[in-house]
Amino acid sequence: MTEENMAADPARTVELLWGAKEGHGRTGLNLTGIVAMAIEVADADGLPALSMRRVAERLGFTTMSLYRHVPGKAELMELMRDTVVGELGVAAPDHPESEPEDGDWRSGMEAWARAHWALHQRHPWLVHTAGSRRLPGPNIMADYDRALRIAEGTGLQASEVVAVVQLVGGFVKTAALQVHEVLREERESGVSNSQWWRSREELFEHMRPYPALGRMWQAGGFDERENPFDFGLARTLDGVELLIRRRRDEKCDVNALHPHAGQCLVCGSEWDGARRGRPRDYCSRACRQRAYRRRRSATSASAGSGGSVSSVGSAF
Amino acid sequence: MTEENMAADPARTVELLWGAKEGHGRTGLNLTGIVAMAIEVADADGLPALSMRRVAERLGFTTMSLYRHVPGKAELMELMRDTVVGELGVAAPDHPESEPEDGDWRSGMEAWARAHWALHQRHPWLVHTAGSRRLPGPNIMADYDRALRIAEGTGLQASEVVAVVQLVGGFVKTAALQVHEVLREERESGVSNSQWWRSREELFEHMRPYPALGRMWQAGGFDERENPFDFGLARTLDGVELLIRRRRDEKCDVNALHPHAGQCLVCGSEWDGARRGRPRDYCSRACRQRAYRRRRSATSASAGSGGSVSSVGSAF
DNA sequence: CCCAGGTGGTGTATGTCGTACACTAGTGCG
DNA sequence: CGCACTAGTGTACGACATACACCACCTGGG
Repeated sequence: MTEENMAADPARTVELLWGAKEGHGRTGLNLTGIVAMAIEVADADGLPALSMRRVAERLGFTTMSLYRHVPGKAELMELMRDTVVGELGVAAPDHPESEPEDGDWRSGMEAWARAHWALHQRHPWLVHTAGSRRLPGPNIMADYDRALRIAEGTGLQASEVVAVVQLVGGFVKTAALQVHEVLREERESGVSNSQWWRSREELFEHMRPYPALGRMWQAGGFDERENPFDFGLARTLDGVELLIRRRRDEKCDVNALHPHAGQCLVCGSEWDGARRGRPRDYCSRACRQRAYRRRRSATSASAGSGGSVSSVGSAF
Repeated sequence: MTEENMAADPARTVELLWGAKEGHGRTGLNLTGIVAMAIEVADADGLPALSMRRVAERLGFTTMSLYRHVPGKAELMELMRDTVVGELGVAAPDHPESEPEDGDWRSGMEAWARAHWALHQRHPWLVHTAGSRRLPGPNIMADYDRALRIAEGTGLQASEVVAVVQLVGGFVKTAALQVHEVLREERESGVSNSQWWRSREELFEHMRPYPALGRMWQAGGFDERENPFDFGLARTLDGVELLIRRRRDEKCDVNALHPHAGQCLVCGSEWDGARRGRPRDYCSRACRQRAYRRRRSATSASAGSGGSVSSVGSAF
């Protein structure tokens, strides 16, 4: 009840994730074999069907034998995560000084998102392994670093780079979730999704008084859908692009467009020029808005502002 | 194994959701009381702690007594979903002819997203009730219809309106998921998140060879984070706005800005004007880009296009 | 040779869970 | 009175993770 899916001993988990994968050729059980079989089971029958019993049976051992090699199910799943992310083939960078990605950030980010999308196709259970304290293994770390390197190309601030990666990673996860719920239920019930919804006449009885729903229905909005992944990814990246452009305009504001002398109360940058009109406190409209938000969140320090979180490597 | 969390009898579920909530004043058990207590338990102790046993105990009845009123746990959770969405207070529209939302779509969409965000704060378990075949009850239906009415204000095509609602709803869900994982683990372990990560020195040993990670770390990208919800919502809505603008420019392009005579290979629209420069195949830059994407995706027709889904009312 | 100690696999037991099934007590109606 | 129906109960089953005691084997040291 207290530590639902949490690994009890993080140090041990780190050791398992980063330790030398001892493939010492024995015939009996070993860690990599257990992880591989667990992935196989989860791929085939879904995460809820993944149990220590099943994995052990498939391997021809008893349930408890697994516990000689892995401390528990939580740790096993961490290992599964890191292993499949390894399929992306992102090796650790050669040396710590390697430069940010070349090429434009957008195509890089799109490629990163699509690679993860494909990974989620192969391993649908990935979407159900969320958690802020998932310990990143070497593969997850390398992949996350790659994402950061790509996002650095936007030229945004560090906190924004992190937020961009989190946003895009989160989007991929959501899209995968939505698609896989459909596929899972089709597989489990044996009935196609459209078929299932068509036979819900008793529901459509109640749908009369909803105007927009009816309009969308008649206009075919539910028949020929946008591909939710392509559509959402395009919008998300567009949103990031707009932020970048706006930042450029902002600097432009400071230097040329709003030439009042002074110092911005938010970002501290200075500017000068002809003094006309009312003296201003902020270098740009964006900074004024930022100050407003800051004031606002300071007074109503509401629940779930999500501040002071410092997890690393959990973009997805 | 076959029907993990699926209601066995959809018709019965619809009846429960849409049926007259008989509050006939009896002293014993009734549906609304069970649902209310289940919500209370889930709010307090999380979804994994929600069991038929616990709900029954809290109500002072035996486990099996619940099954006289609700067919099973899956149906109970559908009822919980619809009940809490009812807190948003979106009544069913008065008559089927009611107009699309007035006001601009953006502030409406933002308000809708923030209302759902607040709802997810109150009921964190909502994020774990996904599924393409969740049967919408009256409250969910009313709320979804409202979202569609707002999104109609964008002037986009019907399929795009649906996709926008799905995108924004999915974003809220992801953001809530990310935040609540942090809060849950803090609550369960009694250790704050930043504290927990700080004591993972054995992990930071391995973090040396990742360049971008180090740069972000030094630049403070992990210390003072963007608020992931505000940041993501702004980017997502920006992305939608850009789509709208692009649609406008498209029409504009055809009629005035690019007056070369010809017919667009993508949208088929015609234009004419002074013939100067190289003859062009597309009416606008947007259409040229669209053609490029189409060519690109046609060659690498990857798995999981996710088409032909026709679920209704599952924006989140 | 014996024997201590480590390693790897096993068997049993505990406490969860959802829910099938058979049961009882109360109620209304002919 | 008998009958059917309803609401609540109790027991039981098979799933689950895993704690704990146990045993078979190997290795090295005396």
